[in-house]
Amino acid sequence: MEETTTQPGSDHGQAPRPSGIAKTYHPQEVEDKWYRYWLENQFFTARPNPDKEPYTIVIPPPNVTGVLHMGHMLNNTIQDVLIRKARMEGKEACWVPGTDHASIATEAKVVAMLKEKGISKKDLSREEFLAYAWEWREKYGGIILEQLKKLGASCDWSRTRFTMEPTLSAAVTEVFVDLYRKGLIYRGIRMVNWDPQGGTALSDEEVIAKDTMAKMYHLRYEVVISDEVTGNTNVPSLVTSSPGYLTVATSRPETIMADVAVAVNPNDPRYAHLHGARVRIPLLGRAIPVILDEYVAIDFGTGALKVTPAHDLNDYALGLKHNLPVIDILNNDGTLNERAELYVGQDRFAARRSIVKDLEAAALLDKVEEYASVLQTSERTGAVIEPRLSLQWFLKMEHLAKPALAAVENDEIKLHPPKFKNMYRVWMENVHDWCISRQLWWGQRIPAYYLPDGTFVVAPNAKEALELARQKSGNVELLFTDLRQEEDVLDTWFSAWLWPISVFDGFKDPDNADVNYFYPTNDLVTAPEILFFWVARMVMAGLEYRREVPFRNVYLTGIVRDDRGRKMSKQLGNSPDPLELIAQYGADGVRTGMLFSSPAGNDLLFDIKLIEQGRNFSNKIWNAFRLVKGWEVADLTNEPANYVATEWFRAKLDAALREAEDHFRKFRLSDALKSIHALIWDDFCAWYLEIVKPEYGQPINRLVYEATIGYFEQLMQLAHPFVPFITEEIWQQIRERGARESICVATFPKPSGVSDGRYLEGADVAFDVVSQVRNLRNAKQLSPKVPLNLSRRTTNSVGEPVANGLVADNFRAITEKLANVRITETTERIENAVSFVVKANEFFVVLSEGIDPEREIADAKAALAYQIGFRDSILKKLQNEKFVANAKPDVIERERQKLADAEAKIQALREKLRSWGVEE
RNA sequence: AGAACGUUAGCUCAGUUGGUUUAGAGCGCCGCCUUGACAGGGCGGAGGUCAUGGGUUCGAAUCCCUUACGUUCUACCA
Repeated sequence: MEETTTQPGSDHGQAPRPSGIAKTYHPQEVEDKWYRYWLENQFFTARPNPDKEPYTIVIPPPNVTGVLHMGHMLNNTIQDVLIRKARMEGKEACWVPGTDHASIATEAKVVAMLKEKGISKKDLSREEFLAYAWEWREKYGGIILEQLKKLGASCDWSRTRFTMEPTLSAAVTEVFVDLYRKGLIYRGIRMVNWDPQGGTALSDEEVIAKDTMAKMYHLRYEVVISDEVTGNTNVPSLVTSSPGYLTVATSRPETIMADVAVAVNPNDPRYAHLHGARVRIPLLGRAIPVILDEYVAIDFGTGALKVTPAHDLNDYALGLKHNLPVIDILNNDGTLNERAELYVGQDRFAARRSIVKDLEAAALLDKVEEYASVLQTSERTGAVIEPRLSLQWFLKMEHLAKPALAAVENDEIKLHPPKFKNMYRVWMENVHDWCISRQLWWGQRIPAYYLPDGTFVVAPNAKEALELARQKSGNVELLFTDLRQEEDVLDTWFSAWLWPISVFDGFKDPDNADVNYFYPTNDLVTAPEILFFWVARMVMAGLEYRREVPFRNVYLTGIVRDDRGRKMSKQLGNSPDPLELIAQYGADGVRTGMLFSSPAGNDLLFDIKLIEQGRNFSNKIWNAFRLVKGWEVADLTNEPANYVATEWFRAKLDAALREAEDHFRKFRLSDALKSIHALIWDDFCAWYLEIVKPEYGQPINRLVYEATIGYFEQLMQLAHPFVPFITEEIWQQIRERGARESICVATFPKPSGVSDGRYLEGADVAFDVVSQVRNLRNAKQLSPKVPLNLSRRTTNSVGEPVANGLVADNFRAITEKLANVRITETTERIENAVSFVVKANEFFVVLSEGIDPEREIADAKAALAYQIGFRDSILKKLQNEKFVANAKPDVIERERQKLADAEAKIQALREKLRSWGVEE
């Protein structure tokens, strides 16, 4: 094996004989070698080049903590196909790799790592913690990029970026300051999504709603006679009478200590007597007012709603409206604080269990019922989100969203598949301000500096901040030490949204050659899940900072699921290890397998069978190569079969190239791959090579050999974006190559435009005849090695000549070779022979062992019935005046042709039956 | 709760402005074939009233409506 694969840049010398080439393809021995060769020769590096059209993709930066999963495999295979094709088309193809710093995930990993070492984050200073985090990142941060190389990703690695490296961080700071100065960033107390596990606020997009069965607890609030509490005597005396309790339904009994009112609908007759009354919080005993608000749904729960402004968004609004106080009973980590009075220090869920027990004991729990509810959880930590009032930084979205929506609406940016346009619009029209602050250390620290008086200034650095602070306070004596920088960092997406610009240093140096040349990028390939998180925001940033959209096309991939349709996840353990797959099936095999079943935007049901098919494709190519390389070449006179075969394949290749190009243009990569796969496997290997293949031990005509090598080469170039490794291996062996040549930078094939389409029709007929003969052999148990005589009848029953189905004998020799028959002509039917009909031609094979008349008759009858049904359906159309009047001329012409074919076939079949003595 | 998308062979999917056959592919299944490129292969075959009911049209898998089921997204009913 070793000696039969090439060494990059080496002299390959004589073509090896097939006996010297392994029977099966071993990708492991080939892939690393070529990847190294590509890197050494810098085929993937891109530099601004005024003579070339740029083609740019920025990678969706994988999480720096991540390892490669099947989603990455799909996503990056698609990107690599696009970028390799563009490179071969002579564009300056630039694929920028990198990672993002993933604040929450990374910080969590570092905290966990420290915990194992017995170190608590609380005991570390910010600087100390960050030192550990960087150390961690140095160690593990590059793993995923190394894994991408195994997949064959042709990124320009010299451009690898990281969202937290100095230049990109500076861009984040610069943008923050700019947006602040434009009045688009503000700080305020809002109800935010709080992740108690991560200890930070999240944006709306980082919250995942999960359907769950929850419990609804019906609690008894003791009704208090109003005048007892307030001296108000206007309350109807009714209230003083029993039942004495107001039942309130809640899913969160542990928050009753934060209750400030109970609300009922003023139109609810059940509670008319409670207007103006007060109730006591169970267990706690504190009296709170009953308020009236039409917001309360009469038919939900008990129609009485406890109001807890600190822990529920709606309650907060209700509280504002009714001027109610806010009692926050929770700590950052989700435990209860002193204001709760009860269960202090317990976690919210533990407190829930405790209070339910106590309520039950006090007979204040009416009942518990199950109901379907929605749980808000953290995208990163999975913790149940706590709506929480807190002081955060926000980015106003309205100004940014408007042009970003327009860009997609007017197709300046196209989403593939286009169904995502709707989704995009709905989100953009309903977008809320973006909470951009995170209570973490790993990330870009917000460049706001607090003065001793609590006010703040925003500036790109401490020096400017000090100047501003001095101006603002009028105190020129202020020192650096008087300023305190904001502790919070920015959302990771606040750096990721700048990615297409920042990777080209477009903020540091807005007029640099790279950004001017490579921006806007061309295509973005990513998952629909981050359409809003990331894609929409990149569009905003692009328009705001470059006045140009960041990309033209967004290809949304599907989700990789297992064969049962479940999302792949670590918990389920249903995800194969991508590197293991590559080791087993080769990167080419895995790439092909992934793309076989992945139309844009549709989920991919992963099946190892697909990967096997991918591997088999490589093996097929490999063996076709073994065959061709094993031929001995000689100067022979041309044979008609081979001449026609080469002309036919030229036409076939042209047609396939046009088809593939159409698929590529529409981002139907799976379809493009399938048509290339069929071209290579069926048309090239199964038909073409079988035609031109010389008899065992015989040499091949030099002209045919050259044509075949030429086709092989073109096929490799065509397939290269999908299967880069094996195509390089073969491309290098198929001809002598120079030291720095590579298929990576060879030409992507284009239709020649000089092929003759009539060869395609001829092949259809000839291959049909071949199939019929094979079928016949199969039915009669005749070996393919036994030559047969095949007679073609040239006239019909009245002696008229019929059109030659083999297209003026162009394909006669081919048919003879493939079917192992000798074709003769006859004007008469041949008795006692099996026969079949192709187009208007009846073919006969005389068999020594005789034939089965019943079988012959049955087959002919079935064929006749089909043809008559078919003919009648066409006749119906053609006899319909409205069809003839309304249909396009070419449609009618096609129908006429179909009719003529069917009529001829019917006639031939009828004659066949008649000869067997069967009249219909 | 609303919306979007989907429902075609046992499975996964094509079917691209309605007319390219009475609907295709791959996998799976069945039969036959092993020295000669490849069993990770070759040849052949079976298998579908295009979810449902209606409508538009000369003509519908394709356009419109209904129902059912599924997936996803959005949504503050405790």
